[in-house]
Amino acid sequence: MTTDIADSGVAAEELKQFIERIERLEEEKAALGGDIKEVYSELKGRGFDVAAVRKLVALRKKPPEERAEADAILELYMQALGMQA
Amino acid sequence: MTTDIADSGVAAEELKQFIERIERLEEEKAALGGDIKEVYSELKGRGFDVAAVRKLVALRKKPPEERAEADAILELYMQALGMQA
Amino acid sequence: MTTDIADSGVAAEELKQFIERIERLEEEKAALGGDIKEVYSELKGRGFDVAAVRKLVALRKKPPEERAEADAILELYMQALGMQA
Amino acid sequence: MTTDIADSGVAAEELKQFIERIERLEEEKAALGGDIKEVYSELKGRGFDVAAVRKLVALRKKPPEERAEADAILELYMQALGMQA
DNA sequence: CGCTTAATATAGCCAC
DNA sequence: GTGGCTATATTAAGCG
Repeated sequence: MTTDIADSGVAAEELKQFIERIERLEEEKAALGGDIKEVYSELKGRGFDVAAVRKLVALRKKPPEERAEADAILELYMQALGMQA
Repeated sequence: MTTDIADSGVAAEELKQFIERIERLEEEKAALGGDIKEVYSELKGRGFDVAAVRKLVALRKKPPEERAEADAILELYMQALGMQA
Repeated sequence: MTTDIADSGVAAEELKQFIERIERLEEEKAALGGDIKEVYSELKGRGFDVAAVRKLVALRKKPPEERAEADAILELYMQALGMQA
Repeated sequence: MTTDIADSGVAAEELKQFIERIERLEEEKAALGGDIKEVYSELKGRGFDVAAVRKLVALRKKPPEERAEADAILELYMQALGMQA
């Protein structure tokens, strides 16, 4: 493979194609990241709490049962330590 | 704002809209992440070194001049420490 | 400064000192990271839920009032979206 | 285990011990992080390029042979793409 | 399948 | 005070 690169340039072309595909995809991905950031900025401007919304979005990614169970364990541990739940 | 949520549900609707926009954008972003991963998997199957390609892609993100300057300082320091450049 | 490195080696020695200080500190820091990992491993072996303990430790870093307020906002938002709190 | 917590408080005490160990270790770890930051601040004040020194420290973490090999592959790929090495 | 390592999300920090 | 950057913590993937 590596010798192909030095020899004929065939693999070099293949590598170039791969990299261009990656770069195009990453560009689109970064653009979406920018869009998301904009939405947060906008909702912040509308008076919402950004950190809370982030947490909310994260919570919604997990099935409710899992979340409930994790919460239950956490509260149990907090009680064991005498922290207010 | 927060009282609006409790009172009328108007802000609740607005919040819902924001969150749905975010979730849709994140979905698309995750899909692109998957596509990128596939490309790496494919080029790996073709015999390329994934770590090297990742580094290469990262390098290409920075303008060549910057990279050259940063490298120059780094090499200077490396020489000062007696490391092979 | 940079010319000093090339010229006299004085700054080179200074740079070397700085780097050695950093590396020594990072070594100690990494060792503590390993110790922490061991504790988690140990408590896992004793039947505790690692994720929950991590969350608990993180929670304890923040003052209780802050935590309560953040929770209040989050629950408010969840109610606005009709999610079970 | 979890029933022990509710029942007798024995596991609660054990959990408390674990958490205190973790918190003590994290405190020391954070202190070292602060020390490292100070060193960077100091070398910056002495005219060194912080980003370059960070990169240098990172480089030194990897064995020279590995670094050389990785560089070789990277340069091969860069040549294949017609980038200046 | 656990475990180590890399990718991502988050939070703190600094400079502007 | 805000936006970018660094560092950390969490999460997912790949590997043995």
